[in-house]
Amino acid sequence: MKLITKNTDYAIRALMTLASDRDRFFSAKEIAGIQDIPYHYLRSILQILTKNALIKSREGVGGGVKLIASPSRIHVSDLIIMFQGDADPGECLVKGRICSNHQTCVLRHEIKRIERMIQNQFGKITIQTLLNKEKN
Amino acid sequence: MKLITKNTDYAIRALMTLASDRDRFFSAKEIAGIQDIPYHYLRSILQILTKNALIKSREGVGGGVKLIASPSRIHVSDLIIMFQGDADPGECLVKGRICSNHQTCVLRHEIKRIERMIQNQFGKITIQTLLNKEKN
DNA sequence: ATAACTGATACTATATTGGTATCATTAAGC
DNA sequence: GCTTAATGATACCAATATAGTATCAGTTAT
Ligand code: FES
Ligand code: FES
Repeated sequence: MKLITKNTDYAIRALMTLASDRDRFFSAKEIAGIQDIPYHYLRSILQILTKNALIKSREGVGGGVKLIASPSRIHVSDLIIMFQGDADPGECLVKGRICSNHQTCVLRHEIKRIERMIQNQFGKITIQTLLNKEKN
Repeated sequence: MKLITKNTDYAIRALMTLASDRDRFFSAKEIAGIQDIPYHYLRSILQILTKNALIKSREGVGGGVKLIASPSRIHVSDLIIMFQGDADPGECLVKGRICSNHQTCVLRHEIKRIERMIQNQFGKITIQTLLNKEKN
């Protein structure tokens, strides 16, 4: 049961690095080195974080990315949605098309309930709380 | 966030069909028809359920499979483990190998906690409870 | 001018999941 | 006994999702 994919994981770790010094720019190369993340892959992830305004970038020499959102306002649940998409829309299909009892299906109901519970749990975890726990 | 894969889903539904008449044998063909599951795929699923002693099979004309476990003792969590494997052992890797802070990693800790919570939730759902809810 | 960066985008590789096919074996019923 | 309807075992293929790579254009500090 893969709750978090690599890109989400990498995003979290990159953000934690950025949160360690909120005022300066880190280059993708630097973050990749610190966190041991494949450079090109990380770059694509940072671009998504930039588009979502969690970080801002500066091009050219001495450039890189810098945190702009508050670490306590970046919830892991947001990152999951950002990188893994909101809980699959179709879900519980029969041979590609939606099955007849789609609306009433009890199993589906239970799954949806548990999914909400999971999102709720991940919503309580922020970059800040992760950093706090790390220090102990 | 795919909590349940198709094979688990199909297994659940096949078991619900079998639970509707515990005394007789249903052929794979019959179940496939009722639940609209691809025949050959269902067959491979039924073989796994047989090996795990949730159902028993009879070969030859008039054969098929029949429920032997009690519907109230078949937990969805068991089926998830059976078809999707116990929560990935490696998890949270860095470039294939296990990262240095694997033991202490706080994110990993949180994920493990949530995974346990999910298994606990699915542990409360049985074939019987699904059947009960269906009747309402 | 050069070097160190990001933006945009396309591409490839790998893994997982979902599904198909085949042949051997078993058992019922005529 | 022969036929037919079933499962056992197993190998294979297809589709999808995830992970990772590569390239080139544009930007900026020195
Ligand atoms: S069987 Fe289709 S929604 Fe559950
Ligand atoms: S970063 Fe490797 S276990 Fe979390």
